[in-house]
Amino acid sequence: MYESEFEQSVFDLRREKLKQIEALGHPVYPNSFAASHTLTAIRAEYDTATSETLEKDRVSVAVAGRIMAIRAQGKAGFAVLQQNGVRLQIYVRMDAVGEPGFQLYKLLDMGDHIGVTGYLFRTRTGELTVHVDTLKFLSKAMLPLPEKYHGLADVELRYRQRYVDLFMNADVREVFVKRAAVLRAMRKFFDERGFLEVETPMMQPIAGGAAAKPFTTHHNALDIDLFLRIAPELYLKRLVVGGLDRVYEINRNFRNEGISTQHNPEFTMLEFYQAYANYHDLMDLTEELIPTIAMEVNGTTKTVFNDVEIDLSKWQRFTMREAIIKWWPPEAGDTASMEMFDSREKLEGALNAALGKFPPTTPGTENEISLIEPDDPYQASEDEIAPAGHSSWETVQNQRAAMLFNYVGRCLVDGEALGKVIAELFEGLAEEHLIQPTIIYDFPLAVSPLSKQKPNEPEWVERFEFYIGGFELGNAFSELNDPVEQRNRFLQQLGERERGDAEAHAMDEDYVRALSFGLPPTGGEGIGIDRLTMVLTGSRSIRDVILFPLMRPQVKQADADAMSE
RNA sequence: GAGCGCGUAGCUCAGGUGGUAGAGCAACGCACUUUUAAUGCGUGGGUCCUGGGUUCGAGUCCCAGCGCGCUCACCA
Repeated sequence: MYESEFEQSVFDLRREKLKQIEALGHPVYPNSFAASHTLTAIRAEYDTATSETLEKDRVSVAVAGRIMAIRAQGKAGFAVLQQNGVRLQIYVRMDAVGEPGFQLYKLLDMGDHIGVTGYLFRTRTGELTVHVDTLKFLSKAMLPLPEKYHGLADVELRYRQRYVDLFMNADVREVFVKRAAVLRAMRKFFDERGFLEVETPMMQPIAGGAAAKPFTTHHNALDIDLFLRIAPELYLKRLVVGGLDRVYEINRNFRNEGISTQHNPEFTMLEFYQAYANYHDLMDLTEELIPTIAMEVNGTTKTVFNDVEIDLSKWQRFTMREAIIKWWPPEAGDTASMEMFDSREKLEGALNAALGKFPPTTPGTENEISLIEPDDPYQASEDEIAPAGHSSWETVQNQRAAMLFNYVGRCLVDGEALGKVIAELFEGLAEEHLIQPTIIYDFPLAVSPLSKQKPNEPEWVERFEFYIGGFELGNAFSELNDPVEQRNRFLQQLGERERGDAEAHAMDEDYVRALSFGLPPTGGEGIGIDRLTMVLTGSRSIRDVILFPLMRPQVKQADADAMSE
């Protein structure tokens, strides 16, 4: 538990102080304090009270809090109490609290919890302060607090010891207060519209509803492997079959994948389903939901993320195909067209034409697909792609676009489904530009095994995602409710799985059976709560909006040595 | 999983080209009855992330490992 001999000695010293406090007649771990006010209430009521009014109508208070600053001055002294993130100064003088009371004050440390009674006044410098009559000891901080001015700054320590982070850093506390406000606003929004909040299994025999690798666990009594859910989707739609026409669930999903500033292995998602609605209805609903939450949480629809002001009440919509053409690199000229999405041959032609517009990587040759190994379009360093002094490529953007074209082109040539390649192209070209709220709709069938096809374009589905701040926050579609088609989609996914796609969807016979009893036309949507909270609080990392983000456990040196032997 | 960066006292941080490890806060002692990053005087506190190597000598240079951050990949 101790980080050092220093901490051990502080701990021992404070045990000694506890004995002295006990000797003064104070229980060292009492179980209550009868407060008259919270610090929040005092701030709200008396922040504007003048010195004169406080003197004329003396306000008696009993308040408690953690000592965040303490300044002794001979036979008097100050301390600052903090409670629920709110601070209030107290003033303790020997002639007011008596000698035993002052002895207790002198045994107090930063971080201790105390309760005091007294009356409010303003100091010479105008600070609202409790003039203390009596002190009650409540609990001791046995370990030293971080530096009082800079707080706890080390990111790793902040995540690992969030309990310290929270009482030291007011802005951290604020983020989690807002996160709670997001959840409250969400529930209010859906409750008001007749949605029923439900809870579906987090331990599932088949991990479905999304493309992701699950965590595996085991139930001993049943002797079966189970998966932590990657999405609640298939269970929620079973509920709509069951006649719960409007349902939503807010809870954790678990995906056994990489960790980044936008990904935590467990994350919170809202999913909701509305019978008799389609994806157009959900677009409208989304454009209402997000600004409503912003207003409830921040009192404004504007937020600043990555130094950019975002207005959550102003939305734009593009089809995926429009977005690809809109953000087609200018250097590639007019090589893109709506027709290129119609067939593999046309897309390959467009990619080759676009690559031809870029200066060649090797002098004297024409650019074409597969100049670069397709394993990973972004792995190659800038130097490898454009050696210094050996390239006329103007920007990194051009290089990246060329790499992307090479990569997706190669995928196409290697037989990857056209729809998958188009989705890849979209992510590579457009996603980073989607800073202001944007709905991207009409997705390829190949990447959407649970969505309903567009009536006139069977290769495209009624699906949209919405983006804010350059990343995806939500995903929605008109739900596929034809059991025969759903079964075929699952079979196709099984084929993908056999070809090595570990994230392809598994067959879920019971879900198909549920659809066979009749799912009404239904729209469903999932929204990442963590990411929405990031946008609303201006947090750049998802770990700043998760109280206890997953960290690799620290191994003590002795244990590490023992393990390596 | 890859690249880059960081790791020095409980905390926040200094430590050009290798030469006995520093400050502020916190801690301990003393003084101080309206301070607020209180102040003044004094004291203690370090496996410089770990393990190797180079060197007469390593916090500093080299190699390997661990942890964290950022970017990218996977993905939401």
